Formats: sequence, C-alpha cells, structure tokens
Amino acid sequence: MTVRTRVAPSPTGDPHVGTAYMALFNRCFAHMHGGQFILRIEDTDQVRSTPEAEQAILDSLRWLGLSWDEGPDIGGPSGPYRQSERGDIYAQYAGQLVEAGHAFICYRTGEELDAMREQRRADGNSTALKPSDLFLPEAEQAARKAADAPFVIRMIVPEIDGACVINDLLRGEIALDWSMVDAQILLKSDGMPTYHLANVVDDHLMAITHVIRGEEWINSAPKHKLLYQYFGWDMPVLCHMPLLRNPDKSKLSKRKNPTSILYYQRMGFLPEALLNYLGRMGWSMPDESEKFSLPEMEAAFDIKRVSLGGPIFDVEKLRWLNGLWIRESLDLEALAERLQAWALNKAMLMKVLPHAQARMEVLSDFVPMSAYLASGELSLDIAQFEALSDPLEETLRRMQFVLWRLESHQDWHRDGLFAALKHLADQLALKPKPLFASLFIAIAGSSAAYSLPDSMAILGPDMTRSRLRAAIEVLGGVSKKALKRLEKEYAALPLA
RNA sequence: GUCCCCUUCGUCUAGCGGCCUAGGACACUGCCCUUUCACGGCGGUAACAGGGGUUCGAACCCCCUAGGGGACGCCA
Repeated sequence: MTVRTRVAPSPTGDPHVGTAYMALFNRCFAHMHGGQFILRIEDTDQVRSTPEAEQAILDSLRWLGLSWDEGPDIGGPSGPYRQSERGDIYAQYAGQLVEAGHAFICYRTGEELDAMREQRRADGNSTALKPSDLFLPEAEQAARKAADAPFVIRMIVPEIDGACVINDLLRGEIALDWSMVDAQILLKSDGMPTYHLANVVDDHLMAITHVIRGEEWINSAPKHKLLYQYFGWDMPVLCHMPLLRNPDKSKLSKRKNPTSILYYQRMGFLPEALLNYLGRMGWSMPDESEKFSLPEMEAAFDIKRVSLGGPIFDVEKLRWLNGLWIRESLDLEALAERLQAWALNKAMLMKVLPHAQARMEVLSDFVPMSAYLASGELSLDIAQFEALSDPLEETLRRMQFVLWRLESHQDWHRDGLFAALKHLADQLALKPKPLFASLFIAIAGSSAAYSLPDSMAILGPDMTRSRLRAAIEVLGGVSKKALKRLEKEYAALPLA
C-alpha cells in the first residue's frame, strides 16, 4: 500500500497548519497498514510556486517531526525537470485523451466563459460549463487555430441526468450529480497541467493506492474517477478529512487566524505539542488521552476514529497542551536547549543588534527595548491609543487598512514592507509619521521601538498580522456593518 | 442560486440500540495547597439542533425541517 498527501505552496509562501494536518493523518494511516507514505508537492501554478516556498513547507514538516518515504521520481512539475521540461509528461497524457476522444482543444476566451457562467447562474443553474457549451463552430475553431490563439485542453464529461457515485472510506457512497461536473481544464494554456490531471497521472505513476485529502475535494472526485476510467487505470481509495475551522466556523484562513506553522514556531510552541494538538482535531485516542507523541498516535491509529464534524482550531487549548509538554516532557536542560533554539541564540541577536546598538548605553538596556520582538501577544491598553492625536475611529480605520494591505503583501522584507506602508500612506494622503504612530503601539506596544518595517520583518507575517488584529480588538473591534463600509472605502482608495 | 458534506457542553471530543440520571479535556468558576503568581489536588456550571417514524427500548437506525460548512477558476 502507498498513501500520498499532496502539499501545495500557499500564495505567500507560508507553510499552512492544514498541510501538516493532512500529512499527519496520511502518515498515521500508512503506518496503520504498514505502507509507504509519500509526500508530493503540487506545484503547477507558475505564479505562486517558488522553490523557497516548497522548501519552507518541507522544512516545517520536518520541524514537526514528520517524515516521509521517497517515492519514485516521476519528473513532473515539482521534479528535477521542472525548469527544462515543465509539464511535458502531462501534455503527453492530455494529448492521449484528445486522440481517444475523451478531451478536446478549447479556444474559448476568458470573456466568453464569464458571459456563459453569468447566464447560467442567472437562469438558476449550476455554473458548470459542458463540452457542448464550449464547442465552437468548425470555421471559428479553424480561424482561432490559424491565428495562433491560446488554447487549453478540457475533458469531455457526461451531459446526462443522474449521478456519479464516489466511495469514501469514512462516508460510504456519495452521489454527485453529473450536472455539477464541468468540462474541466486539464492542460492550461501555459502548457502546465491543472491539479486534476497532475493528481491522477502522478498517483498512477507513483502507484498510489490510498488518498487522504481535505473535504473540499469531494466535489471534484467525479472528475478524477472519470479520468481514471478514460485512462483505464485503477482508482485509489479516497478518504476525505474534515476541514480545520476558524472560531467563526469558516475554513481555517490566515485572514482570521494565524495559520502558518512558522507563526507557531515563532510563538514558542513545541513541535511535539502542535503535532499532538493536530492529532486531537477530529480524532481521539481509544483511551481518550489528551497528550500523546507521534509514535503513540501511530501505534493506536485507526482511521475509523476520525469524526466528521469540522473542528475549530482552538489556540487556548493548544497553549494548555504545550504547557503540559513543557512541564512533563522536558527536563531543565532540555528546556534550556529549546529556548536557545527558539530565539535565545546568536542568529537572532545578529538580526536585532544592528538596531539596538545605537540606542544602548548599558547592556541591560537591550532586554526591555527588544522584548517585543521575542514576545508573543502584547498586552495593549486603549489608553495608549487615546494618547495619540487622532480619534480612535480614525486609528481603527487605518489599522484595518494596514491589515488588509499586509494580508496580501508578499515581499516580507524591510524595503518591501516600507514601500507597502508608504504607498498606503500616500493613498490616504498622509505622511508616514501619523500613520506609523498607532502602528508602533500595535506592533511594539510602545512608540519607542526599532523601525516599523524592520520590526515587522523580524516578527514575520503571521505575528505581525496577529498583533494588528489584537490592536483592532483593543480599539473596540470592527462590527460587520463597519467592516462592509470600510471594505468599500478601502476599495475606493486612489491609486496614488 | 445549484450540488455535496456535516450537526453531543462555548470549544475539542467519548458514545457505534439497553452499561447514559450522557463520560473526559480546554475555557469559566468554588475550595484546598501555597509568602505572591503559576503548577497540582478536589468540586461546580454547561450538550445529544427541532419534528416525525422504526423498536419492548434510541444520542446511536430511517425520513423531513433548520443551522453550519464546502464546492461551483487557465488555485490547489
């Protein structure tokens, strides 16, 4: 038996706890059956994927203590041939389907697709576009081909009433209407495969027998089943895990919660505890013990003990569990080592010292002036914001704008951060100084701190965002109504 | 809007037809321990979404309703 999990780099390059969650359960499942556990990086989007992002994922999974078996190298997009041959093996398979009449070449433009989807939605139908919707008259097809227009390869899907039955290891049979299944793009116009094609081809070539993935994939299972039929390959057993949730029950997202493994690392969670906590999400030990190690979990693992309700990621309980690990599983010596590895080390000092040196008179000055860089959450007081010259409402508004700006910000280095903040200040017709004043309090807990972009760069994206969110709460929070209004204002900001 | 999945304390969960007056853990809270704060110990508040069936018997099986979530991309 060979089990695989697929990990995808996030747009910002942060390794996501959801990835670790899936990897953990895949690993335990493989162990339960004495099989192999393969990790495959899904990396066919040339915009978001970078080698650094891939490396960050692998590093953080290793930090957690997860390991995996090396599967056969099939040279796909994330294999060593990535740069030179890119998606060539997938183009070959897609071409094979076209020849067999299971897929077709589609020259439809984005505008045409949008119009068709809009029409279908207006009619109260699903927005799934079928092959017959997409076919062009022969002359038009020939004309676009002659004009060298960009094209994609799409799969042929049934246009019948009735349902496709999928077997799920935990849920049993699931019937999904064919009407919801669209003529999925298999090969993009850049020649790279979509997830659906890559997924099926990879799993076949790597002899994968079981796939454990997130619930979000249930709806595309019919496409995958169809592809296996078209190719004449055996389909792996599917098992869909529940999705980790934010406290408001929506799918865990960085907009509402810190989701990066790096954040939890930086916050000072032990890898054992984080992994332990993930193991308690939707799963329990037969004896209901709360604290257990990876080997203990593997030894007791049974996929049938997965409960299907989407668990809310509760940082409070994670903290408690982490405390348990610190108290019960580390002696003083080990704890000292953990602290050094965490932040009390020379590398960290070298990052901070350039900013500290000019401000120090005695060595002991260093500790209070740098504490905010190592701290977790700061304890802020609304009085600190009241002392500023701006009204609280205005401070709150700016804080929210900054948070939104940084949520989509990718270049997490001092210059890029400064540029982003400066740009926002320009849009707001402000000098940087008044904008920065409240940010200093949010980020450093005081107006006396190292420079803002430097501080943010050292704190990292999730910690920075988390502190901004905390500041917004201290300022009274943003109601749903206010949020709508602010979103409008934010969208209407001049480009400056 | 269309389809799919899910539904036990605020949260994570145990439970897979009688052992349930529903158990454990976090959080909250009372007491004890303690020079403080934690830790630890002993208690407490708190849940089977609602309505119909099936059954001698239902948290557990079936149906309906409601609620939540997900999917509907040249993202994965």
